[in-house]
Amino acid sequence: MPATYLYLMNEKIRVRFAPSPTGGLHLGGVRTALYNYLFAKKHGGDFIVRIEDTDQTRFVPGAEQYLFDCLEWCGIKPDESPVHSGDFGPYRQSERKSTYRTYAEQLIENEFAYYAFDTPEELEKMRTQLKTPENPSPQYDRMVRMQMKNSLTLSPGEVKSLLANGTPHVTRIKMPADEKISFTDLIHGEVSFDSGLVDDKVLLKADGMPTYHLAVVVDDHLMKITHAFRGEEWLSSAPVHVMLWKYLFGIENMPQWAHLPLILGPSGKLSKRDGATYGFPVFAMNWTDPKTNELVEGFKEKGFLPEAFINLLAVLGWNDGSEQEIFSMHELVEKFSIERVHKGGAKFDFEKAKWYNHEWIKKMPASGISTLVKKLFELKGVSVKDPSYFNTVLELVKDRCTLIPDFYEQAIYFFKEPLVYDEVSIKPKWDEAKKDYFESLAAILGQEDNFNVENIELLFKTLATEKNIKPGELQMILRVMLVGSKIGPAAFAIANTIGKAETISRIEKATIRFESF
RNA sequence: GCCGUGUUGGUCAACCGGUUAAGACGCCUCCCUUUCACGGAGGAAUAACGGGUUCGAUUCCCGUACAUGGUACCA
Repeated sequence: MPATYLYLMNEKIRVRFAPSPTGGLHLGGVRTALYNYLFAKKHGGDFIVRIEDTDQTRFVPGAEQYLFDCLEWCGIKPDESPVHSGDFGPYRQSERKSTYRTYAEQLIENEFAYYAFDTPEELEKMRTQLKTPENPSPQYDRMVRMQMKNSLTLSPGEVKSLLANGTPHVTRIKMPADEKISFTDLIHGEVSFDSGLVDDKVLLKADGMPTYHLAVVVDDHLMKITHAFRGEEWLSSAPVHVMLWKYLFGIENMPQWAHLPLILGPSGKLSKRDGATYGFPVFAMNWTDPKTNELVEGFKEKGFLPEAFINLLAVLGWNDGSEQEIFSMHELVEKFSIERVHKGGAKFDFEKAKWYNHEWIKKMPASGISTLVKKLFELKGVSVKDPSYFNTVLELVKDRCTLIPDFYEQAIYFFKEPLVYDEVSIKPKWDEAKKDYFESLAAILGQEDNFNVENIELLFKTLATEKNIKPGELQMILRVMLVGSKIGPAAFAIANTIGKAETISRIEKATIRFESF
């Protein structure tokens, strides 16, 4: 595919992420934001967040703030937005209401649009009357517009008086009868439509607010957007936008479009509310619906690292052509290219998502995750006092944690002595000889002034040889004594980490307990 | 129904006319470890179907099927 955007390189790249604040931010939305951001940063351009809140009936309190929280967590920083000042504001469409009307009027003057006075009931009537098995959803298009109540069918005088009386009305685009509308999509290549098959979309609603169609075009123009990336669900309405550009600002000034493939769930499309049923999150962060109070879990709260989250999202539908899978945000900015984005939708695989998180946890230095894990521990009532001890522990158990909450099970024994022991593993191995061994071991360790991994191991094995017991059998028992179960890093490393006194105490307590098994 | 878009293993995917069709996740086997992991070595598993074009198609074109989006005064 031709790199058609290259000729625009002398102009500053400006992209926008234009969400509508109606609820949680799901995977696809974050990825759209991410691709916009990566593209902008790669080309030294600006990343703008514009709030598309033109539907007042769908206003959800808190949704906008939530959106910015998600972007921040992901490390996607807007250059301009309602909360990041810029020269092209306001960045909320509801606050730009008056500007859209001007353009709608201009379209009407040039006969590219018309007023329509049909009431919702009349529209409904038209749809039911024209509905047939072959045409289950009739459109308000060139075939029917001449039978409706609008400025095309009404006399100028009637229109004037309806308008003067304040009759509720909308403005509709007048799609041409027979025109091939095509454009080059950065991902799909040339895409074309027959104008006669596109309906007369509403541009300005009765409440004076623009619809998405008018608003994107006007705002993209006013905000000097050079590249417009959005989900593929918008592809079908692209011809409307193309026509609007042609009528209003000139087709040659239209941004380069890229329609991103959809992210699918296990059984088809990924819908917002199915988070619970899939068994994995669909939102970036926890979202509580203010009306129902229903909480939908997010990736953040599930225990994902933002680095992993954006990594896995970036490569869901894109790759750099190499075999690299782990990318930092910095690398993504460097390597991202919109042409390498897939055309086809991708099914989201939670197993693979977890793998990315696991990789990132392993890769991350303890200091990079300590804050998160500390929070987890404190939530569970375990206070973390010594940061350096904590980091040592994290380094020791990192490899076995896939999600942040895993750290609790994997590291709790470094902070609390075990309360329950793996009885099934101990019972068959425990006898008088072992009891004697561990009693001696506790005594010997108590006399060791140089308590370190090597010495513990040496004393442990020397004593085993003296007592003529295979060290292997003893190691498992020691582990259970220290941990409670058969998990964790090398037993000697655990002993060394928790320290001499604690190690001896745990051996002594366990010896007593094991006697009762 | 109509319109748009898409279709390489179970999933993510490389390839962009000539390959034994990479790699990753997951799964299985083995090694390491008398724990759980990490790690290492193997294995099973793929071009939706039918026509063209071509010396040669997974790659290009056309159908069909399937999937997905749209068909709102929602975005």
